[in-house]
Amino acid sequence: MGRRRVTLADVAEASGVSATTASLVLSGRARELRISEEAERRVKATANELGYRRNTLSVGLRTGRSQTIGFVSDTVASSDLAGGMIEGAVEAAHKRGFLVFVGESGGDPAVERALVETMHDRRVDGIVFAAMYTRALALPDGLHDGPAVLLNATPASRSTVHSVLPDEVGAGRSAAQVVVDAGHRAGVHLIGAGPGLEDIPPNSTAAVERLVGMHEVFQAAGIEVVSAHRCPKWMPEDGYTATREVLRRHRPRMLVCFNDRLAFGAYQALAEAGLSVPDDVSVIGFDDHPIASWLRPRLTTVALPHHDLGVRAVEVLLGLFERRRRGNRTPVVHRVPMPVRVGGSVAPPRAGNA
Amino acid sequence: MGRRRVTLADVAEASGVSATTASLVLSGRARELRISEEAERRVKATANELGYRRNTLSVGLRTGRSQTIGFVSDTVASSDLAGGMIEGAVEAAHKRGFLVFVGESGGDPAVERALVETMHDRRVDGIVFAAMYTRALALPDGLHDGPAVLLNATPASRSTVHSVLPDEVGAGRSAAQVVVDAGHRAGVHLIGAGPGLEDIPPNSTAAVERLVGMHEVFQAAGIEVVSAHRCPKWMPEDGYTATREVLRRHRPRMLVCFNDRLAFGAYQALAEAGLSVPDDVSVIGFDDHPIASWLRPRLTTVALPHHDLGVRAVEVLLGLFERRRRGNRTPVVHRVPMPVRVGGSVAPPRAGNA
DNA sequence: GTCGCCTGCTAAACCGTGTTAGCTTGTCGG
DNA sequence: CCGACAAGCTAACACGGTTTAGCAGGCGAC
Repeated sequence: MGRRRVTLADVAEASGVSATTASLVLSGRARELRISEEAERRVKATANELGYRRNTLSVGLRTGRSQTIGFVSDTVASSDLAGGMIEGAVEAAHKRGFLVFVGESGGDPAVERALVETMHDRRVDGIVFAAMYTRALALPDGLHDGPAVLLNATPASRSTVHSVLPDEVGAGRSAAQVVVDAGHRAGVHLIGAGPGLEDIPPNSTAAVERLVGMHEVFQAAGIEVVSAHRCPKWMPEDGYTATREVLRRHRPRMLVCFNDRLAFGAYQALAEAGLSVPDDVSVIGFDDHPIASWLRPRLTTVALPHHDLGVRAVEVLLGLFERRRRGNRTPVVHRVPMPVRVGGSVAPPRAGNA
Repeated sequence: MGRRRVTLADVAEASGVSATTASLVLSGRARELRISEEAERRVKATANELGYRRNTLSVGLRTGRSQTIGFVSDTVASSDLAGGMIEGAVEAAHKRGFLVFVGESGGDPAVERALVETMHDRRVDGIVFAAMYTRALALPDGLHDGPAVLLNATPASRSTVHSVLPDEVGAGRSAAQVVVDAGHRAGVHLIGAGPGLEDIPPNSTAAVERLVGMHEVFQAAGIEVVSAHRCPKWMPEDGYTATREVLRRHRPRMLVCFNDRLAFGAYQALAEAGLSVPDDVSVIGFDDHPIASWLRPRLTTVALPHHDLGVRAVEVLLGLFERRRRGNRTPVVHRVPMPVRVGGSVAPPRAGNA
């Protein structure tokens, strides 16, 4: 502890060459700039021996590239499900030799701006700007000072920033297809949103898109949704209440819940009513929240691929570094597929009492 | 976009002073080094006007301090509950002008070492080394090259590193006290660990310490635990199985579950058996996992203060920077209290059938 | 008058690397 | 014998700040 770190000059001196030569060798440009194999070998050996490590700060100062990216979110880290996005981003970055600054704004625009600025002060090569749940975001000034990618969000106003989003329409289709494939044609109810595209929680693009996908498939199969319940929040409590509401008036066969927490609430209401999943009522959810695998029976759900989203965002961002200058001015929306996780909560309707 | 950033030299020139003077003013050392108020005012004004921002890289290169800390964990970000630690750390750091590098090792020692090294390459001022669940960790070489704090972990071998841990013994006491205060004296069962201090999942210091605290209070109150079930993993499935086991042989009044997921499993088993919480059986858990507030009735639990743990770790680390040199060689263990979150799952035992 | 001290400021070195321009030496053609 | 050229290397500067040493001028004391 405390001993001065080995510097490039130390390596150069110890191997009897100039700092220039050592630099060229250690940044892999020896061949290209005609350094003898003998010298190259010697430099590498001493560097290794002395335990030399490049000072990334000084490299960054000189080259303008810091091998660092920023990850700014409203409240991803704390959320119980979206942490996977950070993990994916950090992992993908590390794989390419990048380190990630993580910042949380709590949704405060002033903090957002401060984070973006202080990251640029540290010369991050780019920034991933993420939202906990999919929605339209106002982009802070300063985000455009460097490469940036939106994760789980779209720009509120016109912008040239690329974005990475879950394929919610496809998810809606997938969920509906599970319902159709199980043979359900009647007794289908929606918990969380619908029936119209405007009956959604505020700003929830996910709700709209899932509805669009579902309608598409239901219509093709000739299925008419019996009832739909918009819930202002998508928590277990809301799913519980909405399901009780359904049970008061109907005899449902299939509940499509707009997320797994709603489905959890539905399970509770169904259990209270003495109904069995999936024998009496089938249930499907969205997100693949941890809770889905803890329910009995395991909930069938369409997964939000948080890890993949994080990975993808970083890959798009790193791709931007290389494609820079080639005036790529049109914003691209990258959709990450949402896979179905099959549990035991969906069964064919019981014969005779549909 | 694309315009060169404003540099210190620009500010100096525009305000008609030397770079030295500008530097002194902008780093707040003007008074101490006798710069006239007039000059100070002028420099500050032009800096503001030009939108000057310090290049943190170059400051770091010169001073050796980067206003940056590293957060290395096995798998905190992805875990569904411990993300709060990152959030707390990031927040506390930001409040003091620090940014946080987040790295995840997945438990791989090689990755751990690589992360610590690459963070030191970027001249982090210190590192928080965190574990998802409390346990003894082997510290990677290189961690001692700078200030470091262990979070949610203790060093496996002798070390001078400070650590920040939840007060698990106190949590055990608190849980037991809730039981005692509710009036329970009989029919108490443990789900997850015990009865002996060796009947625990591998490496789970949390289990041991919670047991110690509980025993202490139970003994003082003259309570004897009827049965205890060690579960290798603490997942809902395990809680479900263990509770069914209990119900086969006993008529429990109070289930103390070693975490909330076990308690969730217990709820499922109790519901299946037609028993009501808390009228027939009281339940208490640990962690304050999101699931606790979704259960019906809400689970009473002793919270793992993830956010506070993250905050505390960073505060201890930052404190180290100042206390440096004053040979503080003895490792300190900081305990963060675990508060009780009262739900509706604990009630006095029903008269007559104890 | 001169010595020392204080005020207000600056020139220059420095942090550790990347990069440009150019130097030496040897070979070869004419 | 001279010039052109290639191979192999290096001196010096740049990046954007901080820090050390010291300078010019005014002022009071002796």
